[in-house]
Amino acid sequence: MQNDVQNSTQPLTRKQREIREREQFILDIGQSILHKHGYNYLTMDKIAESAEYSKGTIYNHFASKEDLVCSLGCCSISNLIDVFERAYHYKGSTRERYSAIGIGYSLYHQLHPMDSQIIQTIKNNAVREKISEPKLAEMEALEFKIAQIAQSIVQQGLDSGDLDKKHQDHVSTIVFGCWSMHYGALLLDQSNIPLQELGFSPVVNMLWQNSNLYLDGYQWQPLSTTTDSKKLFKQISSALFEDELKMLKKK
Amino acid sequence: MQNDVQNSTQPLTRKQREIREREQFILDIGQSILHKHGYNYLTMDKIAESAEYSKGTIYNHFASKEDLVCSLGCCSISNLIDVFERAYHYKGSTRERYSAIGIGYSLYHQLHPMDSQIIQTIKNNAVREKISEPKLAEMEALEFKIAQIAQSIVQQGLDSGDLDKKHQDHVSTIVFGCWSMHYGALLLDQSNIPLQELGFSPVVNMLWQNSNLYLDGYQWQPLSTTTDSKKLFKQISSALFEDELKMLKKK
DNA sequence: GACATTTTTTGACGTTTCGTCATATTATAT
DNA sequence: ATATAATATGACGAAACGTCAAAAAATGTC
Repeated sequence: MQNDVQNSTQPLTRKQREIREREQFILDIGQSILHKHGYNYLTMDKIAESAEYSKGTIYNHFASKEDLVCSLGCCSISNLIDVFERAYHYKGSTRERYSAIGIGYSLYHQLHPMDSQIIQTIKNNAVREKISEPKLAEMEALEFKIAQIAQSIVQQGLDSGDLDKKHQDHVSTIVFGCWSMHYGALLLDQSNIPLQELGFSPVVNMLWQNSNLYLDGYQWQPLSTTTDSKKLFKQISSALFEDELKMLKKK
Repeated sequence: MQNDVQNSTQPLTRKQREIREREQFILDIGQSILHKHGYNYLTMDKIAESAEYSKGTIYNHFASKEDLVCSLGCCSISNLIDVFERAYHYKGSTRERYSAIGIGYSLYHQLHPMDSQIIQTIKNNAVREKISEPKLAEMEALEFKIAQIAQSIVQQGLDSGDLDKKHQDHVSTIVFGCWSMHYGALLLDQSNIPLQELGFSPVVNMLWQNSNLYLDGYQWQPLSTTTDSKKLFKQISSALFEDELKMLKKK
């Protein structure tokens, strides 16, 4: 696996920088094939051809096709961490900041549906089995980090009194609730199930309403029933995710 | 595709019955391979060998490997419909009956994790693309049916006054909320993510608590805060899913 | 700068699996 | 008993993965 430098803190040699750059280059090509032609068209041969390297070289960077796709998934999670961190630093109540995470997640999903598909793919056990141990560890580290951000906002909700102390043992349950709700909703959205025909209205709206009522269930102040939640959605998204909104409108 | 009889209402000829039986036989073999050796080991050749038919014959029944797996998914959804119908007929408040659906879903997932993986797999776009039109339609019909059961309980909640009339336009949103929360939670559970290490406690408990608080958010009476919800969980699951519980304990 | 050694790249090759189709076999109709 | 239609078969071609011996490039030594 070429030269593994992930955990070293020494400065990178020229060689190592080159390897990293090429790795990114290959990943970019993978992503571009994915965007242009979809997952089924992505093969190691096509990547090699498009990158103008031999297949063996690609395999020097990624132990398997699944590892490569997992690396793409890691990029997506890193992007999401960026989104979460923006939400974390939003100037507002703890509940608003927590909601901001959800909004960011929804927007990211709408903007990069292929990323969601990648994440869905690597979460599938049959695929996961083929991912190498270190690559999985890399992804888990990122997932840990992203979960931490959410948990710390909940904790601050408790500390500030916005969220009643009786829920102090439920921090991870609250995070898990929102995570699973969002994850499930966006997967359902993404999977071409004709939700409209089943009688469902647009997904992001439903998700926003549902997650609000869910947090109301925990009595996290201020309740959505005492706020103009439509206005809040617009406020948060334009304050934090202006670029993303612009790009969405372009579509 | 052999003789397609799905929609005809005429009685089946002997021939057609034989074909149906063999189709089920093949599916059983597929399922058994899946259980014994996992998804990656499942190939059309293995199925053919194990069923003692030639590959061509298997392909006379299923247009592709994905179609076969989708058929297995349809079986799972049918089983779930059975579970949902039991919940529907539970003697209890509308809210309890709706909760019973969630409990049944959780139990089914714990009892048949491979089924959940199948469903996850066929929801993945890359796989879905390869499923034939009629097979997809078959699955969508089942999904419609299962969504109907949930929606009708919510509707009855509205009619009975357990659920406030102000939510009468949100029937599908409520169903979608629970669906996505459960779907997401169980996928996360199933996908080997080390949730414990991330700081999460066992999934089904969290899910039960979260879905209760979510429905509390909608003020669906009686609220979980006014009930012993732990007791209710036991009550419902032993009343409706005794067999399943027994099998779970055996594991 | 010439030569030796190590590292990296290459692409032909083996393997697996999917899905097809001409041929063989079986069932049905006359 | 024979002709015709339906079905089953498995050898085959194609696509993709991943490997590895040999070639090429980079690095080190004198």
